[in-house]
Amino acid sequence: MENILKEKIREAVKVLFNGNACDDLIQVQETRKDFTGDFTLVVFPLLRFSKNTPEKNGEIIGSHLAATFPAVKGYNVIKGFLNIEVSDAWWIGNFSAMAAENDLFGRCRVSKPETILIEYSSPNTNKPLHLGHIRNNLIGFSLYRIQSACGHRVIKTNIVNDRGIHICKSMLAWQKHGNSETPHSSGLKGDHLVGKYYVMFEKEWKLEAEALISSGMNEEDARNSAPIMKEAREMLIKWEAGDKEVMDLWSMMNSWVYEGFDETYHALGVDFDKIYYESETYQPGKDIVFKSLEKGILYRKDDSSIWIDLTAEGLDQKLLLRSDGTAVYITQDIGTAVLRQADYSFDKCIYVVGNEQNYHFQVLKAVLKRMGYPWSDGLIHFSYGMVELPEGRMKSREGTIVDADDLISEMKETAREVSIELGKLGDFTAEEREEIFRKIGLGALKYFILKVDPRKNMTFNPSESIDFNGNTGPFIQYTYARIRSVFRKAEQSGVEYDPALLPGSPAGPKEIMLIKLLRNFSKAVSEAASANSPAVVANYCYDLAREYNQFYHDFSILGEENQALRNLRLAISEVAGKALSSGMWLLGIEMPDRM
RNA sequence: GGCCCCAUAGUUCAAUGGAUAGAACGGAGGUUUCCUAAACCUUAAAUUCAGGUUCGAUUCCUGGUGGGGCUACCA
Repeated sequence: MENILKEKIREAVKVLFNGNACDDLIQVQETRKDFTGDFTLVVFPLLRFSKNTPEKNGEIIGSHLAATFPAVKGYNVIKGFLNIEVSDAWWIGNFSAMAAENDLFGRCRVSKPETILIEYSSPNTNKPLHLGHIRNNLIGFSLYRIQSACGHRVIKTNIVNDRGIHICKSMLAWQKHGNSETPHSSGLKGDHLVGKYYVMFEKEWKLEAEALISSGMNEEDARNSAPIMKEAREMLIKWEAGDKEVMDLWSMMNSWVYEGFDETYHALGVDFDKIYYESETYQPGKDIVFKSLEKGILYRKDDSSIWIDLTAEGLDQKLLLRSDGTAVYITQDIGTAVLRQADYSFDKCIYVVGNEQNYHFQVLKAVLKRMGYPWSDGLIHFSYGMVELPEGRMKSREGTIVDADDLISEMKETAREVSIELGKLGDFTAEEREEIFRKIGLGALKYFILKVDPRKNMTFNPSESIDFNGNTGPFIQYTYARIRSVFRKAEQSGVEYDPALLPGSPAGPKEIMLIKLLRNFSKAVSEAASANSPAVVANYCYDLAREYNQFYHDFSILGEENQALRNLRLAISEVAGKALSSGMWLLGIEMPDRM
C-alpha cells in the first residue's frame, strides 16, 4: 500500500506542481496512533515544488488523492503532515489474503538468497556454560531462524576451544585428585565435573604461588614457576607431541564435557549443523601463516615469531605465531575461516561473539583480506553486549557466575510456583504440567534476554528472577493460549468462520488496528534480518499481544452480533495466533496451547 | 596514553531525522452475569551537559562529563 500511495503522490506532484519528486522526497509512514488516518505523508520535503505553506500543500495533495484514488476514504492535515485514511473495505480485502495463508505465515523472501554461516556458542571445555553463553546461544539460534525465514541457506556452527593450557589444567588436577571419578560415579554432569577440577587446579596454583611470593619471589615469576603450573606445561607439550596417555585422558574428559554441553544445548533448544574443534583448525591456520610468510605478507622477528603489520589499516602489529612456533588464538581463527569457506562457500559468515572481542575480529578480517581472500568481506562480527549483574560484571573469582543449568531449572521452578499459586492447570496430568512449566520458564528466560537490543549491555537480576507480567514471554504465551481457547470454545458451540465472508465484513477501529499490525509481520522479520536483531521481532510480538488483549477484552464470540463481524473477529484471532507463534518461533520460544 | 562502545521515568527496556519521547515493573486507584484476572482501565514520573547542521535532533557532527570494553607470545 505504501508503494501504491507513493506512486499516486508522485503523480499528484507532477500534475499539481509540475515537479519530479524522487523517492527520498516522498516520505510515507504509518500514522501515529493518536491521529486519525492510516498513512501519513510528510509534506516538508515537497515544499520545494511549490511556494505554498505546508498546510496548504497537504490540503491540495490530499484533495487530489481523495478525488482520484478510490481506496482513499478521507484525509486531514495537521501542520506539515497529511494523514490519509484508507477505506475499511481495502483493509479487509487485504487481510483476507493473510487469513488464507498457511503456517508459513508472513515470512519474507529475499530476492537473492545467500549462504550464511553462523558461528555461535563457542565454549571452553574447562567450564560449564553460564549466563553469557545463554545470551550468545539464544541470539545465535534466533538469527539462524530469522535468516532462514528470509529464504537464506543458513548453517549453524560452533567452534570448540578444546586445546591449550587451560585444558591441561583440569586434566592434571583430575589425575592428581580425581580417584578415577567419572560423571557416572559422581552423579555430576560432565562439564560440571571437569569444571570442578579446573577450579581445584586454580586454587592449588594460587596457594603454591603465594608460598613462593612469601619466600621473596615476585608475583609473575611465582605464578610461572609454581610446580603445578610447570607440570601443566609439560602436559601441554606431551599433548602437542601426541603422547598416547595424555591424548586418551584428553579425549575422555572432553567427551564428558560434550555430553554435558549437549544436555544444556538440548534444554535451551539450540543445535548445530557442524562443529569445528580448535584442535583440528590450528594446524591449517599455521600452514596458511607460513605460506603468507613466504609470499612476503608477513614478517619474522629476530626471536622467530611471526607478525603482520596492520598499521596501514589503522590497526597495530599483530602476532600470528609465537616464537616457539605454537599457534595463538587468531592463528586458529584464520584456519577455521579458510576451512569453512572451503566447506560451504559462504557469502557471509556471522560470528556471534561478545563485544570485548571487537578488536580481535577487526584484525581477523584485515589479516584475511591482506592474505588475499576475497570472501573476507563477508565476515561479520555480530558483537553483542555483556550480561551484567546488578552488582556489576560476573566474576568467577568472586563466585558471581550465573550457571546456565542452574538458571534453567530455577526458571522452571519459578514457573511452577507461579502457576500453582494462581491455581492453574488443575486438570492436567503431572507430565503435561511439567511440559508446560518448562515452556513457560524457558519462554520467560529467552524472551527476557532476546527483547533487548543485542548490541547493548544488559542487566540481569537473578534474585528478582524474571517477571511473568508485562513485556515478557509468558504474557505473549498466555495471549496465545487464550486465542487457542477462543477456538476451542467456538468449536464446542458449533461456531465456524468462513474466510469467504471477509471482504464484506464490517469493522471497527480495533479490528482495523489489528489488521494493520498483522500486515507488518513480514516487515518485522525483514527488519530483524537486516539488523540482525531478534529484539525487533520480540518487540513486535509484544505490541501485537498487547493490542490483541485490548481488543479481546470486550470480544464476545458467542454474542448476539452479526455473523460477518463474528467471522472477522475469529479470522483476526486466527491470524494473530499464527503471527504470535511464528514470531516466537523465530526467537526459539515454544508456545503452549494452554497454560 | 591510544582505539572502540554506551548514556532515555525510581528500575528494566522502546523510538528508518518527523507530530504531544512509547511500554513494562514498582507506587496509587478501579474493572470479573461473557470469552483463561498471568488480563483490562485510570494516574504520577525521563532524553547526561554545552555548542553545531536542519523547516524539524533522543537520533547526525564537535567538545565536556560519567560508565564499560580492548590495547597478551591468554582464549
